[in-house]
Amino acid sequence: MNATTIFKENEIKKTLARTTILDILKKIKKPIDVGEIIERLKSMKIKVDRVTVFRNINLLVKKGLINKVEFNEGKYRYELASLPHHHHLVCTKCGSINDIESNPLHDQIDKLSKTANKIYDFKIEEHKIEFFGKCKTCKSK
Amino acid sequence: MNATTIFKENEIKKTLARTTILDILKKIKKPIDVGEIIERLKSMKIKVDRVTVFRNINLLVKKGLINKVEFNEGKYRYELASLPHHHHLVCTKCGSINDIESNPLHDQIDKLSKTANKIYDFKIEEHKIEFFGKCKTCKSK
DNA sequence: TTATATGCAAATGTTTTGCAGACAT
DNA sequence: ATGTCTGCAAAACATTTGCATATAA
Repeated sequence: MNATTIFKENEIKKTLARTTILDILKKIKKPIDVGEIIERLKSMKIKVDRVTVFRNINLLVKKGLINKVEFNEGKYRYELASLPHHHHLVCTKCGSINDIESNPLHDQIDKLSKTANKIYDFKIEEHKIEFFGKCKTCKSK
Repeated sequence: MNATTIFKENEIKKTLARTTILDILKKIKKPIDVGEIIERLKSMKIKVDRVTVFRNINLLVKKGLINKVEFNEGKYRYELASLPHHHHLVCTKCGSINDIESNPLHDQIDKLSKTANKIYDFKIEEHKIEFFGKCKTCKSK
């Protein structure tokens, strides 16, 4: 789906900043922070204020187009919401992030959701699972 | 185990601030942020600077006595490390936090760790699992 | 006594807010 | 034309650092 349609459907105006930010997230396919979004805008020679980036990502999160994630860094990262459901392998040494599917895990999570509902009377709507450890490169050092 | 022994074993000095912060976390048994720690110190008429609280929690984290957790709030929360292994049910409406055990989940996580190791050559050392949804009270509103 | 802990002030990093002017529709 | 978007300046938070003084062992 192209940007024009996406923005029209979500009733937000199409602007260069907005389109480019979404494009960057579409290309990178990994959770990146605002600093990295700005760097990429810069290298594309597109001048956008830091505040505008924040306002746009917040809007995109609200519209459900992107997701906000945290990896114990004291800041947020953002990634496209339309990516297939997955979790992350975060290297605690070099900071590299890899995606991992985990369908078997989700069968258990479904069961757990039912348990939570029964025992705690809590309705699970979302879950966040991140793994931390050492990536291929850092493991062998 | 009492504070004196804990601090001695970890080779850190026993101070009022340190002892009280650990006591607060022992009592509350839920992840709380630095703001709440300070409020509790205040209501106990114990005057401790915000910076001292940060320095102490960082030390306690480093010593493995407490754990740092995140719930998409843009800040950290801390809880006693000696609590039995568990995950959290975070209400996205009122912010209440409940613990949930999940032993069946961990069997799957063990399997997943092996898979990650094999396929991605990634060594999982830690994992973070949080559930978000609506608690009993908020569900019915 | 001596290394460590604390308080205060100041700095850093991330994210938000207010407001006037610019732009998309 | 009008409501929305943007840039700039300034503020709000969470967290950290430097340094002189105070305190635990």
